[in-house]
Amino acid sequence: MLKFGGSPPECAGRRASGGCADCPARPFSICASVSDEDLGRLDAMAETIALPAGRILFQEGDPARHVFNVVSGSVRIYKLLADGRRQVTGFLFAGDFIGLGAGDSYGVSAEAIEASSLCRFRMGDYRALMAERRELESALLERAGRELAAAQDRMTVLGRKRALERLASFLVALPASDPLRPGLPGQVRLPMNRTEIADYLGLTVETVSRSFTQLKQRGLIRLLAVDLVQVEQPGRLRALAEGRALAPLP
Amino acid sequence: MLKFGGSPPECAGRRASGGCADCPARPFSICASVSDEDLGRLDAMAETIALPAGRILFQEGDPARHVFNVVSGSVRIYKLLADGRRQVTGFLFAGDFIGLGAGDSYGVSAEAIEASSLCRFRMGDYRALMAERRELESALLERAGRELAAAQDRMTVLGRKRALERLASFLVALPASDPLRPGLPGQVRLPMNRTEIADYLGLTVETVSRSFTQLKQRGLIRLLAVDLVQVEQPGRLRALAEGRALAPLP
DNA sequence: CGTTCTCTTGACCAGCATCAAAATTTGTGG
DNA sequence: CCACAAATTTTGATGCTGGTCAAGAGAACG
Repeated sequence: MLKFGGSPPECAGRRASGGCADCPARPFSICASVSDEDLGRLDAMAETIALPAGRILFQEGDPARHVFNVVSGSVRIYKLLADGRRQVTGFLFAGDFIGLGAGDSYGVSAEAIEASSLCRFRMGDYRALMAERRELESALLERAGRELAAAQDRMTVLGRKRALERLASFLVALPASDPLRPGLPGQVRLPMNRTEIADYLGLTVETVSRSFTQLKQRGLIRLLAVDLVQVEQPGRLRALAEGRALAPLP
Repeated sequence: MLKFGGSPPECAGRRASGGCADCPARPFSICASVSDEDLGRLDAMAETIALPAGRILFQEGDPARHVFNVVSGSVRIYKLLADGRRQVTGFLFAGDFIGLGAGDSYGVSAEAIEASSLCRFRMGDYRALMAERRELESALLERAGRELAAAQDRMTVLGRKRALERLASFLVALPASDPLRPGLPGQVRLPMNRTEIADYLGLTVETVSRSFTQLKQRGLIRLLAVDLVQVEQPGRLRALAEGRALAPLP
């Protein structure tokens, strides 16, 4: 499952480049709320870390010592049951914040999907900064609100939609979450593999694969590569995602 | 489904009793963060409304003109698919805040389960108050974090647990969410009916009913009434909820 | 006390999981 | 660049969990 065990050393430290001022993810992150002149404050605390694909960032139950911002790449967060069943609760991309729900310990595990870089803050610094810069707290609250709304959509997908509708929902929603790499219009990049999609949608790999095949047969999508989808009929795909369609093949 | 259509007039207006100072839900709500001397500020904006069972508070897509605090009773929030499939995304009790994820319009519908009273703030007042009393914003952010963590648990329930485990999870988690009415230890009060539980757990009424029967047959619970559960074996119930058990009947 | 709603139980069925294997892609070393 | 090995994806056959349809048992209400 892990592409690279747990071995390669973590490449962490101060940024070589200009820091927060020219962070590509800033416009999409909570840091966008910090004015240019206050950016030094952030820079002083931020620490950039680079993760290879498959690297575990932290695990459910670990003491929550840091919060993170995704700068580039993609991260998945998930929960495990005792017997290994896994629920991926989110895919995170550039600009996303990690650590919102955490109290003393993390409530989920986090792992890099592909080579990624993140910005890390010590929990104490983070709290102090929040107490000082209230625009940050507002930005975080707004983000939390959006995530809560998204979580309710996810519950509806997991609780009430059929396999085909789940995959359609996923393909419709995914592009909006990866602001740095929108790709060509109508194309959806899939950095995660089928197993991860399955664990995100509450299905098995086989069912996800069969659902991809069905979407192709219905002419709604085309697979340009195993990790690149061309959406052929956005309207019909969206209808499927919203539960407004489910007729047999013509 | 609706116990009382939409007819009886909404009983809204200033509180007859003392206001925020002696609000029974305050210790459990974000208002707990407001100091006693600042309470007048809250009082000036708050409007108490009483809802009969089944009354719809707002519907998904309605312009978000208010936020609410539940004072007593219970409320469900839910989303509907085009063909009527319903996902109940939360049951709310005294102290719970409604309106966190809302932007311009509500992302879910909200409806009273039983006769309930709520505290209502105009969206503008709410924003103004938040800008002024930052401890409120912090309290809200903390609450949002807890809700986000709960949402991830819900996703795991909906995506990866079997019917019996879902019901066990529900019975284990429910008491903690209703602070004003903890009931006797080991007892769980169920203000909502089987259909609502089903729509909360992503199941059908029949499956929920069969799962109750199974929990009884296994000796994990006893039904004192249709809406009152006696937990007989908390440990085994919790094990089931966490996916650490699923053996056939002895 | 009958009417109506809710809950429970039973019989049957379908969607998705499971088990198994083939096809395709990715990675590695010559 | 090619050949081989390993991993991922797809496809197929079969079975089980939970959904659907139907009817009976309890509660709630007038």
